[in-house]
Amino acid sequence: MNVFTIGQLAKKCGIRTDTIRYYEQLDIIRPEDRSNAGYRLYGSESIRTIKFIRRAKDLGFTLAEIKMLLNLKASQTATCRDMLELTEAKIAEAKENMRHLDHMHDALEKLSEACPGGDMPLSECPILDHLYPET
Amino acid sequence: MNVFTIGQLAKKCGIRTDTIRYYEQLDIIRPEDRSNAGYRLYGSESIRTIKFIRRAKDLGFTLAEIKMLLNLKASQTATCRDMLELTEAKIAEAKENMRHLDHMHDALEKLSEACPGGDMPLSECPILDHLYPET
DNA sequence: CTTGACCTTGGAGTATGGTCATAGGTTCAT
DNA sequence: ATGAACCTATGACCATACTCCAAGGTCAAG
Repeated sequence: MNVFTIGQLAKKCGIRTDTIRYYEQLDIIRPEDRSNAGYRLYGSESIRTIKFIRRAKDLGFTLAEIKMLLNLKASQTATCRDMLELTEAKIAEAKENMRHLDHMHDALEKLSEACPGGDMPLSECPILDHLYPET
Repeated sequence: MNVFTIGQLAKKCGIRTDTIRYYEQLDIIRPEDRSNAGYRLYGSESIRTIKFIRRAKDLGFTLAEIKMLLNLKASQTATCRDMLELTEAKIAEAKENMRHLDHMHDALEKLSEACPGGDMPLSECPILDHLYPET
């Protein structure tokens, strides 16, 4: 069994057929062949490609970036440096996002520590007062 | 000068008129009055509301949540506890997002450390091999 | 030979937070 | 009184990553 329809590929990979067709639309993956009736036909290489897409997505790569990664992989001239550069760019992006989240988190923690909670009316709530100061 | 048009309010707050109308569409803010010609008219309370929206957004609240915060504020019966609960939920959300980002970051760092970079062909790249393993 | 489960294409809808376009009315300075 | 700069409403469009729908063709089992 080394040739599957889109439904079988989807099941093997734990995604939906719609998603595979969507990836095809973005030119990220192509069926390896078509049946006489026009059905998309895939082999084990397609499973690997889908799994690659999922792993890369888990690492934070967008589908546009994943398309670039697959183009790199297909290229004869690409080097480790290219791959490393994209990886480092993604690391920088993750760091930046973490900094941002960390600022938000700190600010929220400070507000929550300042707030006594309980049945005090909102008019005396330090959180609200910080966000919506009097005067 | 205590009554402004939408353009003046937008300028004072550093956002676009379209954005204010969009907030109005979401029922987050309403003009305080209308001129004879139908122009939206705002006062200083609207400036405070817009600034509140911006601050809350910076803390990671969505517009839907901001709408709830403003409803809380307008309510006679809301207490500090309500505000604190929403704040703590947002803190939990930020923590969760940070955990997620941190996993991604760690995985990317490990990959980038394993990769020598340079002119090695991609076929030997440990990053690619991890994402798209042979066999 | 029919039924149900699959497949095809194309296009529309989802969520989020805006942004832009159209066609027209208003206000203000010169 | 006329042109620039503003305002109105409505609806379409942007990115991202799907998800769903309609109308129809295909395939295997009973």
